[in-house]
Amino acid sequence: MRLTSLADYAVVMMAAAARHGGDARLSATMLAGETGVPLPTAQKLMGRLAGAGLLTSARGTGGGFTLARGPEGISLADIIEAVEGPIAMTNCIEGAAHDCALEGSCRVKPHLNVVNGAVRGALAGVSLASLSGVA
Amino acid sequence: MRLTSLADYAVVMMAAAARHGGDARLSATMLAGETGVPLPTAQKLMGRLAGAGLLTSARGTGGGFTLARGPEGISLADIIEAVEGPIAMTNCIEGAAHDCALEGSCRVKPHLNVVNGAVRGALAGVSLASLSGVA
DNA sequence: TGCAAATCAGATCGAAACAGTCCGATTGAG
DNA sequence: CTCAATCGGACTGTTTCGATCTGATTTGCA
Repeated sequence: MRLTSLADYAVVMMAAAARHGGDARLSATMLAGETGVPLPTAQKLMGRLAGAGLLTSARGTGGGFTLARGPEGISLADIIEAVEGPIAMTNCIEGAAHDCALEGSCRVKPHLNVVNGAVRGALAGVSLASLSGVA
Repeated sequence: MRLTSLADYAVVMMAAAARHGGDARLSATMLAGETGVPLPTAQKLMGRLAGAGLLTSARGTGGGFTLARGPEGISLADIIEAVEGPIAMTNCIEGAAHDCALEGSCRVKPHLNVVNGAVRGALAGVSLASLSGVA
């Protein structure tokens, strides 16, 4: 019931990126220096966020990253899912994986689906704009 | 953003225990057989739940476990905290641990406190009674 | 046109926590 | 008094996480 350090770092870095304005050039080196995240880890995170479609990447000397959408269109759930994978409290929720020993007589599962939706809603309701203080 | 298998098992076992009535004798062996959780793991879980005060334990031949409170007074948050430790999304929330590199200029932290409260509230609002179907 | 600096991207390695198992301590029954 | 049944804590293997290092790609400049 705790998000990993990687996801934590990602949230902080995305908030820092949002404070730089929507169309600024953002290198992993710069953001690492601002946030205190170790540079190699920051590189790995930026790459994963770009792969998830939250950032657009440009290679080369003048390259860097840019926010793919506006800060209002990126939620906490988006960032967490990009780094940690889909938000599912139990492994009997996310699609096909059904290795639970109960698997049908489980009377708890339907209730957990409701709880999972509530948690995910709480995370999806927080936008990057509100986190960074940028309108 | 996912609870561990141990916590998942604990929820299922507690729900099964609630269905047996509030004052029934519950051995780890019996609950393991009902829920499909491996017996040694079930023993470990029951011990941890008892240590957290959710169950009262009795040793010896006729011993076993009993729900410490009524099923209405036990929430999902209680069970998860008993197994996984305190519910805190980031390590900068739970009390004394302050090893974040930002530590003061972090503009994200206050917002995360709000989010953390929302998630915890969603979990604390679900009682064991509603999970097990027992009124 | 060729070189070089800067940047992203993938692969690799070590460490911590998790999940599971086993054995000892304690209690009640026969 | 002996034995069986149960809880309690300690141990080990495995998986995932976290961090680091090296290679591929692009632009700017001489």
